[in-house]
Formats: sequence, structure tokens, C-alpha cells
Amino acid sequence: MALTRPVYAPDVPSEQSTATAVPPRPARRSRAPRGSLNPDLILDHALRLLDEKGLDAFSMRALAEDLGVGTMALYTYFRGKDELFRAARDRVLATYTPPSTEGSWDQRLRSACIAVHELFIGRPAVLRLLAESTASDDFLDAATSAMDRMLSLLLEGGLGPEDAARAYGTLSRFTIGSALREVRVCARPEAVEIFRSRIAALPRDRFPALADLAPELLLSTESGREQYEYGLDLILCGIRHLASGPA
Amino acid sequence: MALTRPVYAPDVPSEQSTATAVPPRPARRSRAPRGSLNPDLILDHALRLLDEKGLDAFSMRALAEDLGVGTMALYTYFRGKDELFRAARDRVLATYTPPSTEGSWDQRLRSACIAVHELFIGRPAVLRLLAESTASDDFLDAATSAMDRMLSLLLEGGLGPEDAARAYGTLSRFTIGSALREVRVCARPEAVEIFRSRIAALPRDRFPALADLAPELLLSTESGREQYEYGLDLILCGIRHLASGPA
DNA sequence: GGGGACTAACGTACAGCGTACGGTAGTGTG
DNA sequence: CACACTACCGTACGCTGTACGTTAGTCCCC
Repeated sequence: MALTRPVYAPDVPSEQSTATAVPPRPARRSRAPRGSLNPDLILDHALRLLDEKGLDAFSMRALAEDLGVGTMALYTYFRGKDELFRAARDRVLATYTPPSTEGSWDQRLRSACIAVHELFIGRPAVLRLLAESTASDDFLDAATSAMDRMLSLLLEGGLGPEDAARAYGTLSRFTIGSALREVRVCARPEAVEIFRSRIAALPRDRFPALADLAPELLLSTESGREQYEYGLDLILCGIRHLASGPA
Repeated sequence: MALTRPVYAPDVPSEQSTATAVPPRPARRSRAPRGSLNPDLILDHALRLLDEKGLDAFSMRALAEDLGVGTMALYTYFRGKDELFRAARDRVLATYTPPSTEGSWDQRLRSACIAVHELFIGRPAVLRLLAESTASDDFLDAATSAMDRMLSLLLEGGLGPEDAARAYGTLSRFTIGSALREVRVCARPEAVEIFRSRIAALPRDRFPALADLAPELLLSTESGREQYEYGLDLILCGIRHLASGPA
């Protein structure tokens, strides 16, 4: 039984087995010093892990190891994984800075939306957090800045309060939907390839429009940003109509 | 030690402890008969579980128990959880039947979109499957019917092939984004309540538009279908512009 | 200085997950 | 009647999140 113990003994190995200055426990550290952890540091590493390895590869154990710390140390600062995720999400959202473009209200609205979209697709894992959101509140906490900006631009454009609120909702839903699609499909060459082969295999008689538009559909799959701006302009066109026509 | 064993012994309990016709193992069945499983039956139960308990509560073990079957029996018909999820997703998407509305091309397009949206919000768990989609292909497999219908309506409206493809992309992204929001927020009273309190707590000086529009924002949170149709009409307005103006 | 309180960091353990692997039993065919 | 086949299943492995209790570094007060 005892010989099932691995070579690297976990506790108090033979002291000074060699005279070299090699630290005695190369793979197993004993205990992290007292001040070695704080919420910001944890979030830094968590976001790095999320960005590099993706949401699926993330785990509390992996994060702790990345920090050089025992797993349960994390629970001193966050009640659990959900709370940590919410904090990470909010921190990313808080990095939004509205682009200070000049121009008409609708041009500035356009820029603001694109900035949000860019923020999302730059952080695929965080976007997924946002979309799944087991914690069910809106992501209002830190997105207030973007939200307020877009709303005030809509008011500036002359929309009534109700229209402004609804138009904001439309923009926000489209932006999230777009970013999700971008992350799931456009950014993955393999997915585009699968799409291509599926579309080529469709029976032309049952799906004539699909078959006819195959090349255009593939094109539109290939650049998410362009697709987003196209749809954004469609929506903005509708919004301008609201603004020009009286209530 | 032995007395930690629960009362209901797991294996071959004393035969005929009572003379009643009660089957000898009420909780543990021995083995399901040969023909008791097939892909359709599995998917039926899986979808019922997903609809009733939600995606988070779903597990292969729970599904097997629901079927009265050993867990590993499922792996005879599906390579794993992912494959099962894809099949469930595709089956739900295949239930889409375009509403045979009369009217102009844009009215019919509107109805077709709304039907997709309704399909999604009727199946929240499946919608989440669709949005997360670890398996990274597009959900083209079974959504072809809706896709072809929408594309042909766009062509009928006079859009060029490229515009039709892009407009379809816009509608599809907005529809998914809307349904996701609906499922995450609108359909949950608690989420709306949290939203309400957050918005009330905002500093009016930093977020004036948000504070002013609080009532309208809350209103627009409360009916997802209405919000969806509002945004849909904005997009359709833009699409009609494309259709009327020449390329 | 010394002892006690506080708490950051941690080790262990548990329930539950997906599923690889091998076993078993019921069926169809020679 | 025997054999091959395979639908169903039991066990086990490695993984997850985290409840609970322990340890050890720090600070304060006597």
C-alpha cells in the first residue's frame, strides 16, 4: 500500500538532500504567503485564463493553480464560481469607453454600438458568460455607461421616451445576437467550412432560394463585423424614420 | 459499519417477505427488456426533461433514470451528450412550420420571423443549446425550412442576392438575441425586479438618460414579444428601403 | 515579550458529472 | 442446439464545485 505513494512526497521531504541552492519543493509549494491574494489579482488571472483557454476549460482548480494557490483560497474572496464570473463580466463591461466621435446623433450612435460589438467579440468567453448568465439579473451593473450613452443619443435624435427605450432594446438584442453568432461561427474557419458543405448538399428543388443564394450566404458568413454594420444600418434606418416622423 | 446500510437493501432482498403481489424490487428494476429504447423515445424524454427542469438540471443519469434504464444504455444510440443535444435541437427546429399567411411579402416575412421567435421562447432550454452550441456548426441542418422561406420572401421583395443574404443574417441575429433576452430576463419576474431596483439606485447626475427613461425601460422589459415585434418592424423598415431604392 | 483572537490560505472529502471499458443476457441465425 | 451479435448495464476513472474543519501568519492588548 505505502509504495503507491508517488516519488515526490507531499510533506516535509528529506531536508537538504543535495547541497545545491535548489528550492526544496520544486513542484509542490507549501503555502502561499498571507497577502498573496486579492480580488483584483484573482480576476486578472481569471480573465486571462478565460481569454486564452476559453470558458469550457475554466475551472476553479485551474485558476487556483494558475495563481499558485490552493483551490479553496479563492473562496475567501468570492462566494463561488458564479459570483466570480459575475465580477469578471462586470469588470470587462466596465472597460467600455464610448468613442468620442464627432458627427450627427445617428453617426455617434452607430459608433457607440460598434464599440460595444467590438468589446464583445474581443472577449468570446465573457460574451458567453453574458449570454448564459445563470445569475439572472440583467448585465446592467457595469453596462450603464454604454446604455446611458445610447439612450441619450436616441433622445437627442428626437425620439420619445418610449421609442427610445424600445429602440435601445432592439439595438442591444441585435448586438448580442450578432456577437454570439460571430463567436460561434464567423470566427471559426471549420464552422464556415461545415456550413459550406451543408449548403452545397441541399436539394435544390426543396430549397431553391437557399441554393441560389449559396455564394452570398457564404460571403456574409465570412466577416462578422461587416455583417453587424449592415444590420445596424438597417435598424438605424428604421430609427431615423421614427425620429423624422412625428409621434 | 454494516448498519450504515440503508433499509432498502440494494441486491436481492429477502424473497417474498410478504405474500402480497408487490413486485419484489420497487425502486431498483433489474434490466430493461430488449426493445425498450430507441432514438426517438430517448429524444422525447430528453426534451421533456429539458422543458420541465431546464438545461442545468439535465444529465445523462437523470435522463436514463427518467427512461427507467441504465445510464450507459443511452450511449448505444448517441455517441455522447453533445450528439444527443444536437439531435434534440434539430428535432425542435424541424417542428417549424411557416405560417401560411396571406399578404404582401413583407407581411409574410414578418409572420415567418415571429413564428421562429415564438418557437424559440417556447423552448428556453433548446434555445440555450442553440446559443451555446459547443458543436460549432451552424444550426442549418433543420432550420433550412425557415431559412429558405425567409430568403425567398426577401428575393420576392426585390432585394438583390447579396442584400437578401445579409438581411436574412440581420433578422436571424436579432431573433436569436431577442429570444435569449426574453428567456434570461423578461420571462423571470425576479430578474425584472432586480432590474427595477438597480435602475432606481442609479445616480441621476451620472446617468441622466437612464434615470429619465426608467419607467419606459421597465415597460419594455415586461413584454418580450412586443419588444421583438417593435425591433422587427424597425429592421423591416430598413429592408423595405433597400427594396424600394435601386442598388 | 507573550498569549490570545482573528482570519487568510489550505487539505480533505463528498456528491455529482460524462463516459471508457468490459460484462451479461436475450435474440436471431447457422 | 450452439454460436455470434448486440442492447443493456455495472463499475470505475478523472473531473467538477464547494462544505467543512484545520493550520499558520499577523496583530493587538496585557
